[in-house]
Amino acid sequence: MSDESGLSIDKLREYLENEGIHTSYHRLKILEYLRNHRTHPTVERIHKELSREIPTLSKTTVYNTLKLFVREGIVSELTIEEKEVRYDADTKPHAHFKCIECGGVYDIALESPLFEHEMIEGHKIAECHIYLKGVCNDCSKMPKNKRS
Amino acid sequence: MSDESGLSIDKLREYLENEGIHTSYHRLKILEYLRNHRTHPTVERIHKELSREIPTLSKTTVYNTLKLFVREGIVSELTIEEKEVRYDADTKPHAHFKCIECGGVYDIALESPLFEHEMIEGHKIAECHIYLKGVCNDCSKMPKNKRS
DNA sequence: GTATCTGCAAAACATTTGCAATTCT
DNA sequence: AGAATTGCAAATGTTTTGCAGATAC
Repeated sequence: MSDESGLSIDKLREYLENEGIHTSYHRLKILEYLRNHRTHPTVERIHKELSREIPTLSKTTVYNTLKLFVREGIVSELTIEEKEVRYDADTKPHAHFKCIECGGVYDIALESPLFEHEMIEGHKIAECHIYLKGVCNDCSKMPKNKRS
Repeated sequence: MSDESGLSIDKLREYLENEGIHTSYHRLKILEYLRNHRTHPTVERIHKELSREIPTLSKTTVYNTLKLFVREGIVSELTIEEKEVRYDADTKPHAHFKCIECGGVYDIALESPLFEHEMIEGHKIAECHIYLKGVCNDCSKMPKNKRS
């Protein structure tokens, strides 16, 4: 849940430029946030958190930037949620688990032949999303008081 | 894509009553539509199609009814789409494929150990959704003209 | 100085809610 | 009558869009 585990801003800038994406302070901070907070945050959360550091950041910019990142393939969208889209800076194939108690979304490391398939029943596969739902480890233990 | 392949209205009524769900003409028609059109329709589509036969049907009732069916476990929600929720009367485990050309959503019969798992990394699994995206058989063949 | 990036305000949708009217038994 | 169902209209919440102002190279 803490900070400072990802690449430096300079490394991120280099990375974006290699991907052919113009850099800007806002874009770098949004990418940095995604890299450092692997909780699959919503636009709302990203905006709220970054606003404390960048008070002028608008939600529109968060939307624009995430859309750009998705288009460029460096971020992926999760639709495990019915209402809001969540974002994930990890584009390597893995599954996601959503806890129906606390609402958290966790990565699940998973070796599945599904991720390898290129063709199923005559359809060309480009993406594979695996969404699991249930009660997470933490919520199973404590009788659903704390947390949220 | 055609009609008349499902159960009769009387069978559906019996089915709903067995599930402990009060029946009504609207509810029966909505369930019938879902059973006969396995295209994972949105609320919009269900409402539009049924309105031709039942001009007084309101979208609110479609929402209410689908929500009821989901709560009672006889219909499941697909969030493969970013924008709209889709509904599926088939609650047996299977995967879904969405064509990024024509937008159609197809069932994929799939034997996956994922559907059997009850526990992964300490989390209790209640539901498993597998969403694939790519270009469907039909769209691969014809150079993306017709269809929609 | 021209491209791009940003952000406000308004618009566009999907979905939910409150409540009154209707229907069913 | 009494309980459940229905549907309108308004509210909500997320995402998109148009456009003007700011910023960067």
